[in-house]
Amino acid sequence: MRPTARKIASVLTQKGYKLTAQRRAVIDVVVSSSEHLAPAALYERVRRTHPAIGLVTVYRTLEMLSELGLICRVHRGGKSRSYTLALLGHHHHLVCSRCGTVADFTGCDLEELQQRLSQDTGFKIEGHLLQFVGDCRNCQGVT
Amino acid sequence: MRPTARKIASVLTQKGYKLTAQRRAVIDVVVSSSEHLAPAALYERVRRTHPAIGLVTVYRTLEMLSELGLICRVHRGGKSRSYTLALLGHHHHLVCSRCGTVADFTGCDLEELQQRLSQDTGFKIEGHLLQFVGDCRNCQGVT
DNA sequence: CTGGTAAATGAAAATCCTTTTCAGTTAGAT
DNA sequence: ATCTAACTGAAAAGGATTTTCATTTACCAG
Ligand SMILES: [Zn+2]
Ligand SMILES: [Zn+2]
Ligand SMILES: [Zn+2]
Ligand SMILES: [Zn+2]
Repeated sequence: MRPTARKIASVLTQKGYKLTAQRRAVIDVVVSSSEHLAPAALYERVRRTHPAIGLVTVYRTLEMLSELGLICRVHRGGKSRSYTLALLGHHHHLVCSRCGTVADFTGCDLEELQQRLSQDTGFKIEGHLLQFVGDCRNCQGVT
Repeated sequence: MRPTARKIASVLTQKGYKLTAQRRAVIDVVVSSSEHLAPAALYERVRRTHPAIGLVTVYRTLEMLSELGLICRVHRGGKSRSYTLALLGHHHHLVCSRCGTVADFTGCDLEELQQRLSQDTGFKIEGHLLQFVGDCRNCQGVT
């Protein structure tokens, strides 16, 4: 089930972060939107209700939420990052290379491979990055 | 076995690319180094033997070699990209989050998952991005 | 309720990495 | 040797993110 803004706010205070109006505003937007949003896009939305907020603060808040595991990040090569609520627990993304639409999926099932690599290389593996790239239904057939 | 500079050069001419001194220089550096190099680092090395080369040309050459599948790219979050000789065919990377060391591995075995996702989402999947992140043997235990 | 204080903010500047532009150069075909 | 499209490099533009620093604010203690 979707975390509420309230729930997220309480995590912040528990961790010793201050609960500012700006952070609330960012959290509200994240919670109420289903898309993955780039910092700039999120900034635009937040400004509707909180016109004085700075883009820097949006960056900082996203960074913080991401470190707390409350939002997750989509990696897009050189292009800008984007974030969405981490509602699924551990999951990954399928990204449309044309329009940028993101679909989530769970069940990456990489533990076995991770084991093998750990043994073969001596790396202490801490995480993985998995993403599929392709054309979404809408973008197929479009030149 | 490692592709030679000569072999790579011949691929270029076969594909209709001109074989310039600059491209030769970039290829030589790529072939003779085992690390994954960022464009800027590669530029520095190339300059030792070819001081007049421009960073832009390094970027362009790397892009070209990458598209031909002759070198492969490591993805590093927001940070700069980096490349190394593509000796393994289809493979992925294990990246040390501290020093940046990269180990290659093959056998990602994602076809089944890819099938499933394709059916579930309607995406026409064209590729995947897989990378493990951790601490390499050397960096473990270092604060 | 007051402070007091460390944390947080925002504007601007600074960094970085990468791409674009464009005028001049050159590889390689004829 | 000539020709031309491909290639090059300097500089500028672009874009995203980070740093800096003076100002403001949340929240704990009193
Ligand atoms: Zn699409
Ligand atoms: Zn996973
Ligand atoms: Zn590789
Ligand atoms: Zn390391």
